[in-house]
Amino acid sequence: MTMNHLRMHTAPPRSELRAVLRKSGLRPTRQRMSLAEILYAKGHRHLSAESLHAEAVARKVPVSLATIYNTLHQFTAAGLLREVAVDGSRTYFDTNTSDHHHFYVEDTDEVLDVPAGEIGVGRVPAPPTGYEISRVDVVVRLRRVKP
Amino acid sequence: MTMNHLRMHTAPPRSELRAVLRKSGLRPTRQRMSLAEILYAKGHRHLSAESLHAEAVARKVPVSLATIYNTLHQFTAAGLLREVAVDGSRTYFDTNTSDHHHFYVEDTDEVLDVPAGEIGVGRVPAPPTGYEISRVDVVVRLRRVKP
DNA sequence: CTGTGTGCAAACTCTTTGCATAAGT
DNA sequence: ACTTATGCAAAGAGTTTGCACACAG
Repeated sequence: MTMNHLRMHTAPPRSELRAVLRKSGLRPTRQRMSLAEILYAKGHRHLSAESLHAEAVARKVPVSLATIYNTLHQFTAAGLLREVAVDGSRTYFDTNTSDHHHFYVEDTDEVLDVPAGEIGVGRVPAPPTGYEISRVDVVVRLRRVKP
Repeated sequence: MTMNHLRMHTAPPRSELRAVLRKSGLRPTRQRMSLAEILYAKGHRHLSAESLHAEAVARKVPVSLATIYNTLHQFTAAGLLREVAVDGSRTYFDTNTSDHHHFYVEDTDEVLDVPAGEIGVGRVPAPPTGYEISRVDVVVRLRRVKP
């Protein structure tokens, strides 16, 4: 089970966050609890380490960037987050771990979910011998329309 | 026109490379000629700045990494190469500029073309208002099968 | 000649790591 | 207490930049 049932527009209670962390073998430390709260308080989000750090600092949660990276990777390993590779340099994390695809706004580096059902990969190619498909990622790159 | 007609298994003559560079507004310098020769000598290729540099050095073409990056970006702007964003950190360039998708081998960071026609994006979602679709990238991530 | 291209080294960004200190159970 | 997390600062990887010298037209 993932944190799917927490994806709503009300902040999940701390007790529930605590239980989820425990189940994942992660000790519910101050930082992890605070970060989980930020992550799951407002539905689906796409964020970078940098932006999560900024948000934590803004909420007066004292946490270092190193811990942000640790936490994001631990949450990803635990299946609470999904890593999204939309474009070079920056790594994005998505609180929506279900199977879905993304829009990527080239001008602003924003990542958006493609609404479910609005896209479909026709036929998936047979992988070369010796390999199996791990995942199919579709990124619809957007450009701002010039008026 | 791109360098499409050069994509064969025989190295294109230098005169032709020279003409293509000229047409793109790029002066056919030693380094650019040598790099173009390496890029287009053996059909389609996917390479990183690092790997092109290594190959150039191996062929005793004296070129700095900075020039490799400059050249790759200039070639991309000229439409001779396409930038492929398969996964974080590394940037890949593809000598195949036509519309196609990629396999990405997670274990080895290799990039392969998905044979044309073997994949199709069913329906493309409508972009949010104010945006237009610049490109749809599909990356089929592969994992080596454990024996 | 005149302007563009190149090499070098340093700067930069994002991410990871090592180790002493702090916090959880 | 005993173990795991955290913070800090430093190291890494990949990429970009600034400027003097070299080369193409």
